[in-house]
Amino acid sequence: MSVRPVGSVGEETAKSIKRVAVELIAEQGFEAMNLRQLAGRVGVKAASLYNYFSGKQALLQDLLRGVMTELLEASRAELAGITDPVAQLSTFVSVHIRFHVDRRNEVVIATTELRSLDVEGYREIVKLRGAYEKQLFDILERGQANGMFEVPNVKIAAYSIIAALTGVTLWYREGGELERQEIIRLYTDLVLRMAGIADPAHASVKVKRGGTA
Amino acid sequence: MSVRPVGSVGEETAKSIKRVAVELIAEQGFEAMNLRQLAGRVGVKAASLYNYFSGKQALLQDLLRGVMTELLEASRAELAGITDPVAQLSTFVSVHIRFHVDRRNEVVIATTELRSLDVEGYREIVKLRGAYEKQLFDILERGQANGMFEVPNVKIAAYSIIAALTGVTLWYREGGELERQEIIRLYTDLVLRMAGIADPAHASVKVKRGGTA
Amino acid sequence: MSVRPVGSVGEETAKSIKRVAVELIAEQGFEAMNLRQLAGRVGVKAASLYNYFSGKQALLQDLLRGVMTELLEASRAELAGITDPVAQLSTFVSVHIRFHVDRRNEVVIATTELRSLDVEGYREIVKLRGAYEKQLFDILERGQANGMFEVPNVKIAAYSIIAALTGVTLWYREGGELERQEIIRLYTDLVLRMAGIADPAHASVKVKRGGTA
Amino acid sequence: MSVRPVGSVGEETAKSIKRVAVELIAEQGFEAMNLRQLAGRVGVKAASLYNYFSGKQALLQDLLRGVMTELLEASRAELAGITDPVAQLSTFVSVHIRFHVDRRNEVVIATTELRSLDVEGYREIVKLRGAYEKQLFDILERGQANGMFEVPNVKIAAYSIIAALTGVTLWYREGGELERQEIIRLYTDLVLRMAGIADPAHASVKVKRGGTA
DNA sequence: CATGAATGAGGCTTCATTCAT
DNA sequence: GATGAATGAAGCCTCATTCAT
Repeated sequence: MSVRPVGSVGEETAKSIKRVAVELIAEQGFEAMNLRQLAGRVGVKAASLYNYFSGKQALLQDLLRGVMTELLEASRAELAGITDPVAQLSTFVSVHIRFHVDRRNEVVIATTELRSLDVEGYREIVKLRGAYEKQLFDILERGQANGMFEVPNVKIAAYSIIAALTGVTLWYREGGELERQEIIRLYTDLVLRMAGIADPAHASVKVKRGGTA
Repeated sequence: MSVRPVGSVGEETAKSIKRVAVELIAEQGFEAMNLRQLAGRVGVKAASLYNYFSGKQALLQDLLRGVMTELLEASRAELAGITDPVAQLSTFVSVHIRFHVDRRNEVVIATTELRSLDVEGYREIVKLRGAYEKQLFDILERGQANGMFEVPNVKIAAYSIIAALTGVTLWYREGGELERQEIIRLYTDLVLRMAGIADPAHASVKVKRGGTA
Repeated sequence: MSVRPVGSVGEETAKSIKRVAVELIAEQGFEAMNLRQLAGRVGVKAASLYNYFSGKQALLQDLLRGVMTELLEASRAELAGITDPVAQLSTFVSVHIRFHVDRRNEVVIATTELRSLDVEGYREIVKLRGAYEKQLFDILERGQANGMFEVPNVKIAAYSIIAALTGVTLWYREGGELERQEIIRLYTDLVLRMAGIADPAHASVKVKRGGTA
Repeated sequence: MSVRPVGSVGEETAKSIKRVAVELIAEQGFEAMNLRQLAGRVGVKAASLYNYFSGKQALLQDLLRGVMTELLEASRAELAGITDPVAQLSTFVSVHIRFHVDRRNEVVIATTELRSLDVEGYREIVKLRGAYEKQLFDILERGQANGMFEVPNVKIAAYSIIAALTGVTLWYREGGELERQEIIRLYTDLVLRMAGIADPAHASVKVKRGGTA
């Protein structure tokens, strides 16, 4: 009966809080961010924040759960149905880079601020991250098993690949020299080398190496 | 061994403070560490810390300057006199891994806690880091220039290599399965691939690529 | 019983609020009770409470005025027409115990939470309490004057009697070993002793002093 | 070596804090008291309080533990060696009144503010109170057993006696009409009646029952 | 050198209350 | 009548830092 506007004020404020919080945490770190600041940038007083979360800790956990869940889902969605390890690996690179470029801040705090979570929260997020990373482990293992990759040590390779890819957050700035497609191509190239593609020619068939990803 | 009475007590305490501070910062982050805790673990009261540093900020800056300076010097010392790009790259990997394994905590806080420095301190440490990283840039560029490497984008390659190598801090624990030498070999293998060694045979001389994991 | 549609919803809510408020205040104290909690147990949102009272303070004052007024009226009603001091005292005991057993929570907060009232409210409630207590003072004085009681110090006796009787709230729980009638009998016995009934035989007619516990 | 004054500043402050806290809590209640106020009256800033207790809760618990322990010890000390139930009861009254007159505020908050303790603290204090009260229970039971008292229901009698005696805190003010000795005499008289002394003559030896008020 | 004591600054959080819908 | 949203006021507590001893 009441004529509350669709996407009511609360919704807007809630989104605004999350957006601003991510910015601030990425800039200064979770501990250094304070709620007055957050409230100020949202255009609200600090007390009002508590209409949207139950505490500073909970806010962080909400944010991290959000990003990690979406990252996990995005990667699963894109990998679904692909069977060729090389194609899988390329796809993984593509998703990872796109996500880390598009949502840099969120993804950065998801690794940087893990330590600010309480034990319970930590476990939850690490579990999600583990599930995400496991996909790469599995890809590498399968590729290694059927001889398409040459990966002396899967663990090291997987960690290194993820670290290398995530490194994109360190230098990428919107409107920089390289376009996203080009960036993906370059990282894919790098990662395929790391996987030790036995027959580069073979890989190029699948990923049109050097072409569009 | 020797019985140096002069200044020894203070010296011990000073070292102890640095050591414990590194531990605590690595565990909890700089902002989360508090001086009472630090003092407590050192076996001293908080007020006494000020006999050893001028403030929390200064302590952090001292620590970071220390690590970064030593890292830079160690790498310069080892690279001195080497001219072959492949050998240089291998050496870089070797130094980097050794340093990051031996002094994990220090090196971790040097990247994690940069944001807690004041502007001046930030500039100083970033400059040192820049000098360290430039060595890798130069190696890659030289190798690319004389055709020994194939690196489509030096910046991306350099960042990726450093990120991949630094990843060792994420999983390495003393007494783990792999010995340091083996770890270095695996990472070297990975990095040479990333550099797109044109002639694997050449590289294999150095790293026995593809050995058992 | 009857189906009164008019205003019934609001009436129900109003009563519910008072009932729940008494519970919560008795459990935790007035300062510790908060309106969200109260609203929650009533099944309403905090803002809605203000349709039923003008503020937290006013609620407390309403509650206390209510109990004290009823206690005063109940005692006056029962004492009306009785002239014998011993009978008056027995009646006072009986009313006091019944009221304190039946409405324990209300009566408890009426003494505990006096200090949370503002000056004006405090005066009002203390005045009611004074009127209630004066009845006992008068009974004791009259009994002492005509030689039926032996009360060296009326003030002390009165305070002690009220304190002793009110103590029933400390241990009485519905469904305990003792029935209400038995409890009243025991307390009456005690109080008559405190009043130093000169002729126990007289009293024993009324209260069967010394019966089995 | 250091020449810190005996009964150093800290000692003074600590005592001052406890004294003032008891006053404030007695006046306004624990929840209503705030630490700024406390600090202000002590002549110190609020932050300094934390050099003396670990939190508001802990302060309360310290205070209550203090009073209850001392009350228990005082009563045990005075009762030690007395075997006659009448003498025991008189002694109990005497100790209780003296303690409740001399340390009114402390003893008042020990019953009023129990509810502000956390579960653990509550248990501790209630235990102490139980031990104190048990002494009276035992006295009454012994007196009843050997026929010196006539107490139909020990629990009710004990609760009533303690309530009546504690009532002294409601009206006693230093420098009032009655002297402490006289007050004790009156309350002793009252309590002996409550215990139904079978042989008043016996009791009168001790307390001159029925003397002038 | 060490430390007991104090403190200014500031952070998180709670809560009664208001008001437009 | 009910409630989502906001807020001013205030409370507890932490912490780096200072200083006299």
